[in-house]
Amino acid sequence: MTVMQHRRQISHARILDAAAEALHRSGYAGVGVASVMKEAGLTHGGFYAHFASREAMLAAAFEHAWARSEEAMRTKIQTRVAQGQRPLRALVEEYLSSQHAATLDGGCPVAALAGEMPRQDPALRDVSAQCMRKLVALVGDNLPADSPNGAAFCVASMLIGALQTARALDGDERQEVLRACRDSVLTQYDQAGRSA
Amino acid sequence: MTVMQHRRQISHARILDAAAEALHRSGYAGVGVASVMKEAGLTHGGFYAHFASREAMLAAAFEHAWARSEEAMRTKIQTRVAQGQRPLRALVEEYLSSQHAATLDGGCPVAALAGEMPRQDPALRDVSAQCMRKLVALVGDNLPADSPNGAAFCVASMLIGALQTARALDGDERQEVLRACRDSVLTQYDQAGRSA
DNA sequence: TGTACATCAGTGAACGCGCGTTCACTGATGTAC
DNA sequence: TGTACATCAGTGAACGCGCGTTCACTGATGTAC
Repeated sequence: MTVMQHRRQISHARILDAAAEALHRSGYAGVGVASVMKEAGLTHGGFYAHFASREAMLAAAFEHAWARSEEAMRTKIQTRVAQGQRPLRALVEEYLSSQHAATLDGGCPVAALAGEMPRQDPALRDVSAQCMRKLVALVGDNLPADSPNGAAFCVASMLIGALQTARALDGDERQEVLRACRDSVLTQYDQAGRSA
Repeated sequence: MTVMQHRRQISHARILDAAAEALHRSGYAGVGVASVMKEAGLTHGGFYAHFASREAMLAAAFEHAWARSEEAMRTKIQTRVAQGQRPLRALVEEYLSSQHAATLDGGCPVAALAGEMPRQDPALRDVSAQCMRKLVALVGDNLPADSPNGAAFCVASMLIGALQTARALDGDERQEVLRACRDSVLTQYDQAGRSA
């Protein structure tokens, strides 16, 4: 690879990182071409050498954000499982941790953006929906094998709703939401098949 | 009341209605002063005779949207209860109905905007959080009397998450999310105290 | 009751600003001979 | 190896546009006498 191609790749990655962070922090509407380029250490004029449009960047940034989030999540789950936790408990305690709720410019992009997905243009909505399905699949991978049909949808919905509800509130209320929702999911689904 | 005062009230109500609808359809960021005034049949210049700022309108519009939504929800629940349904089932079947999921410019504003609440300015965030608490209270009012602590938080989170997840998906997937989440909530909470 | 003035809801032009996008240009890197 | 030209990532000014907000004005309504 030539030096120029290498530099291009670095710039592209920086733009994607900046866009993914802005997406978390400000939502779809809050991601501006100029601010992303500035955050990436470039001037805004060069943007269209990297993406066809702002919307194309948003789609790529969402997938990038999801990929980073999923990798981090799976690693944390593996660590907990290696320590003897069951997979669903590991997922739920990570996803509904105080730390995840307190992080506004990082964490799961699906939870941060789910409510805005239906309002996006078709291409961006499709990418978003695909990431939503990937979150459901991640949940499914960590459910007990004999969970009922639709359990992954339920648990994913609960995780998204609980994180948003917690983030909309403060202090004790926030902690109470997280605790109650963790308990609720684990009570209902971590014991699946126990009595079977 | 004079004719002028009456006309002013009508205009004010029209602006609030238009803003509430725009809030649902486009999120906080998508509500513009000009478009709201046009929707209300007025010119944008007169806006500041009704609200101190765009943000003040958003706060008032959120409360207005919630009040309308809550009233509609309580009425529908009452109808179902009068027909013999238990309150929680009535709430869940209304909230997680296909119709509620299909309506983008109406329905519960808390579910539509929960994910964006943490990003708003303090005053608007406070109003939003207050409406979030009112949704939790509405859920609490329809839970069995001996539900565990935090049950209202859990069910409210589930309703919000399920509606958003359903709306982010289409067709069969959407219906499956709604069905699975309705069943999940009712299995866990509608039978509370049954074995006690 | 009639007239003259005050009030006030709403109008429409204007403001400064930041947006997404375009484009002529720069200067470093790559390539052909 | 050295030179001349081509390529290309990035720069920075400019565009048309819509935003939130301001303000002088209009014309209907209200009030004082």
